Amino acid sequence: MDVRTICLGILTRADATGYEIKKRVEEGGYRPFVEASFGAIYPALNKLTKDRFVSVRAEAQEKRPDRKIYSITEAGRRAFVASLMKPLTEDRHRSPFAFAMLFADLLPEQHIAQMLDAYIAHTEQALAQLQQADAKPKSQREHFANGMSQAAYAATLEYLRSHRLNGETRTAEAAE
Amino acid sequence: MDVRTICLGILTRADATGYEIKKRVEEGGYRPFVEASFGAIYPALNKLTKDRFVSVRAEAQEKRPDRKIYSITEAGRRAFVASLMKPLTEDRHRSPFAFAMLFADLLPEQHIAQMLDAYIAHTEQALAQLQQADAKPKSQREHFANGMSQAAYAATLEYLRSHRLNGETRTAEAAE
DNA sequence: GTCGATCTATATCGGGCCAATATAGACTGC
DNA sequence: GCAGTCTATATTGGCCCGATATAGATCGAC
Repeated sequence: MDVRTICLGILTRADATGYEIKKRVEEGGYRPFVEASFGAIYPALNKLTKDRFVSVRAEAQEKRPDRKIYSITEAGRRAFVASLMKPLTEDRHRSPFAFAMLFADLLPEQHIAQMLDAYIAHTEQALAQLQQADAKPKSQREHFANGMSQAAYAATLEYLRSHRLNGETRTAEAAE
Repeated sequence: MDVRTICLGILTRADATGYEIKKRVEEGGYRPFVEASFGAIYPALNKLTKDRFVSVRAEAQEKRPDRKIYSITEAGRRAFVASLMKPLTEDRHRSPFAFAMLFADLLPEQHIAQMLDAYIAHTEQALAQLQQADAKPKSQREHFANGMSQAAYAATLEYLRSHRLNGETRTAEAAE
């Protein structure tokens, strides 16, 4: 799922500037499955323009750089659908936290507890955001995708809460 | 969590060649939190050698290129622990599947059903592999990390099975 | 028994992407 | 009135993936 495809997908819903695309990736129903940085979006839009998959119109602004508003073309729509029809690449999950947990024996116990608390807090926050986003009326598709993420986050949280790998719990479990 | 750090972590457990590091990332208790390609591992090991964080000894082999066996140095151990003590970067989840689901309206219904089936099958397989890996005796840390992944996968599966976004279910849900 | 496939093992390259940085005016809160 | 954040574009360095190349070993199938 390269950034060009992500841009095309977002533009199938509405025209947007590069900046708006970035915002939609972060806030829309796309979180947390996709990400894209400015350093990827702007070159992607240039390439898409060259390939005639999007068109640009510049909106002049006083004392500011022009807003470049991108629209998807018919060729772009076809290319987008074609790329979704190709076998999808696998999901990727990367967790520096889980990796660090594997080396808990090399770290101070107190620091482990801190990392765990921070991770739990962060996951709670992400889940709350998803629930909040889901409260607004949405398309069935967005609800489906959002629910899938919520399910995974909720299960992770429950697991962490009941299996806290800190001093007290370790002692308690050993005593069972 | 860059590839240099991943290499250092694996080398804290045992000496290894670049090839063996790759295998351990794929098969060990590291799946599915981390990944690294050869194109990242070999340059990472060169840089680590230059920085004196690992040392190499070449094992000559007849009619084959030398096996280059890497060992972590004391400086390497210190650098590794230091990098785990720094605030960790956030987890990243990327799902081309979930992204594609958001554009279900642009795709043939039959193709959606296929993608869903493939995704479910794939997730089942990943979960089975984790369960199998967990059956062997492991350290408590590895068990903890493995369990966290299992929880997330299992919840995702359950969600997908009960919310299948295909024709029949959609009709059935609409009738409720 | 021999032929294709898979495994061990190294390495490079193009292209894609992230994080940081630069620029610059407008708006918001204190 | 000024600090911080927001809109908006863009570039750069460096990291990383996927594909590709090389090459002998081993192993199962037929």
